[in-house]
Amino acid sequence: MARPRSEDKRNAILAATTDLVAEQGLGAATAEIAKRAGVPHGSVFTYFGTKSELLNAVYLELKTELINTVSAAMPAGDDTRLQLHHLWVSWTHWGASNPSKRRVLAQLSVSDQITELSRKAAYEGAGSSLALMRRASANGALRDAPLQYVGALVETSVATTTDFMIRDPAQADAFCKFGFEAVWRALS
Amino acid sequence: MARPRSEDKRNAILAATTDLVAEQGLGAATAEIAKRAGVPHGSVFTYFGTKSELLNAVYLELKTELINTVSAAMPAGDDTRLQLHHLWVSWTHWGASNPSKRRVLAQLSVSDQITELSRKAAYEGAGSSLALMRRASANGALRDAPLQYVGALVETSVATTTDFMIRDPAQADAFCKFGFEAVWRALS
Amino acid sequence: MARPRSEDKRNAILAATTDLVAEQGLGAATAEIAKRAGVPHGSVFTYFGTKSELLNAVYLELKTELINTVSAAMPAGDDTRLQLHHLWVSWTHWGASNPSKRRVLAQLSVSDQITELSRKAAYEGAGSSLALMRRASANGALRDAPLQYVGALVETSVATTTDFMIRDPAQADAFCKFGFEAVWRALS
Amino acid sequence: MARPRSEDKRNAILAATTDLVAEQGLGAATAEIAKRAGVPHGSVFTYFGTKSELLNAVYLELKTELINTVSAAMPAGDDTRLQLHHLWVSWTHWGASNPSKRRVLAQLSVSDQITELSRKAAYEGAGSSLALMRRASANGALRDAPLQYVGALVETSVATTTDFMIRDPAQADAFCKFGFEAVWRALS
DNA sequence: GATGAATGAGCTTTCATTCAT
DNA sequence: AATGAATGAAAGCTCATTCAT
Repeated sequence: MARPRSEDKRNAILAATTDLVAEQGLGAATAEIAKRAGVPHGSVFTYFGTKSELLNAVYLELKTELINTVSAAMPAGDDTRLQLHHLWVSWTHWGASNPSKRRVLAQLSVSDQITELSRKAAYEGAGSSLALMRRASANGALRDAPLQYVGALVETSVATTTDFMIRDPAQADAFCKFGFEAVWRALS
Repeated sequence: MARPRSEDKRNAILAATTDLVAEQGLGAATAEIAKRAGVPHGSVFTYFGTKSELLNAVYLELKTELINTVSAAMPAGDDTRLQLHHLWVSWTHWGASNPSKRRVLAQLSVSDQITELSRKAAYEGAGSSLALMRRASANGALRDAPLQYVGALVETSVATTTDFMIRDPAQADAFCKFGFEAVWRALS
Repeated sequence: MARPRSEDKRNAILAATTDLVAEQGLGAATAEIAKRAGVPHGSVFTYFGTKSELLNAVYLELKTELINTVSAAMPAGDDTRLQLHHLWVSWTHWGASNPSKRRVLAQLSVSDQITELSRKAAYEGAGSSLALMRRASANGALRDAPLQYVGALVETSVATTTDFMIRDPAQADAFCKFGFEAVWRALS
Repeated sequence: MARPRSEDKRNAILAATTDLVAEQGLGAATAEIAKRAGVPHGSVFTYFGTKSELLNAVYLELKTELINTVSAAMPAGDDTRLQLHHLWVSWTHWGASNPSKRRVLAQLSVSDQITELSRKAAYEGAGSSLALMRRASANGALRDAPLQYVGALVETSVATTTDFMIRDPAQADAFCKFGFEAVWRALS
């Protein structure tokens, strides 16, 4: 019967956190986040309990958004190279067009704030992408390597490529192409 | 400012910083670092001026140590694959046997504490390694990609591989081998 | 304000408060109390208005329970020593078997949360016990001392004795006996 | 060689803490304490580490002052009653003339902030007073009771008596006399 | 140069109470 | 009446840097 929690407020806090962490790093103050989100400081803790939980929520949200983007418009059929190309292009372009989000995800990934639970949830969400990587690498040098390792290699390659795309937008497409060819050869 | 008195103190501070940053992240307090190094708190600032300069010094020291390790015992001659293999193995093994240093380097690399100057100095120190990568990729998919991009791709592949080697030491050699084959194919 | 609906809820809140204050002191959060009582946070204020009123209610409830316990089975007749002994034994044993309640009462008694009104009400409820103490001290060193002072001396002696009984249960009966003899001599 | 810690500052913080805790209870804010002491907030933690350590230091200081007061001018010889009387009078008068300190000591004693270590140190400092109580009770009802229990009974009797002396200063001497007679009878 | 006390802005989190639903 | 989200003023404590000794 009481006032329900506001999805808008929750989203405003998540967005403000992404913004501020991109600008100031993980040390961004919760008070500042609240101000940016237009909510009272206390509300951050009503919605997320601790700063750490807030950061985990941001991590999962960004991962989910990324996964959805990459999955969208995935070509059907069995052309593995085409599909991996789609994954590569959509992934790198998501990062290049969302540099804040990309930066925050990078910071969170190496931080010790993200719990094993969050990492596992993110990993599981990426199931279909991983299955694609497995198909792509089924006959290559990594055919016997753990899928998680293959996924990690592709992910860091995406990250590196995205960085260069952001840094030198005029060559963004070239980097994207170089990266895909390199990764395709590494896997196939 | 006159030349600091004791090289020992300087090194003790650098080592303590590496230790503590590995344990607690970049937020490690300078007072704590001083205590771990067995020097007075004030000396940290006598020797390094600011915490930021201290972190840059750690970054350069670790990069230098890594470069020296990788350069040592490099096979002479013109067998590029053999040389790249040497680079790969010594690099990943350095990380796997120095997890603290590897962890600190990873944290510093993504942080905004490291100045462009430090990054450039590290890049230049890696000249011969980069030359080797250029040779290895001279006829492959990345032949027209900027050398810096090639280097970054190899570096993140090393980092990822090292993480898996540390996490699952029983399979360390397998990961090292998988990684090398993948990178070799990506380049050549 | 209309009469609150549920006596059960009221009692649940009082019991939860006793529990939590025993565990965490007077700083126990009302939200925590509500959770422990299994009622919504708001109900605490519906039933008690403020935290301070809640604490006063707990104080009075415990005092009342204590007085009832001590009065129960009081030997009739005019054997003052026997009656004081009954008071002493039932009082100390109530404390020893209800350490949480005893602890909370002690904390509330020295706090500045309890109003003069509550203290007065408690004092008046203890009328028959005080009358007994007056009889016991009618011919002793405290014959001319204010009854309230005599009561306070006995009360703190009970508290001290109870503490020792709780701390060393194997000697509980011995402490109870020592204390009674000492108090009897002080009064008579 | 660095600046030595200032005994004055330390004492100012202790005194300010006593003042404020007497006024506001143990919840007195460290920032407020610092302001009252005329030192920056941070200095409270330079000198005492945590609020809890500060409170323990206050406890020990007050206990020590009390013990010194009670020991001073203690009549020599073997007149136990005279000596106990001296103890009683100086103890109650210290409390009556230092109501703030007495109040703080009472609050600290029942709080859970005081460590076992502090309690033990205070207990040991009271050795000669306890020896006197043992002598006074050597042939009485408490002859076989643990000395610690006897001491606790006397202490709470002092506290109670002091309270009445403070509340009704015109009768202070009367309360002091009543209390002594009662305690003497309880022990002897 | 060496030392560690001094500093105060800034941090995350808690909380009693109110009030929209 | 019932509910729990909303609120913002504290709270204790940390910290890089300075500077008296």
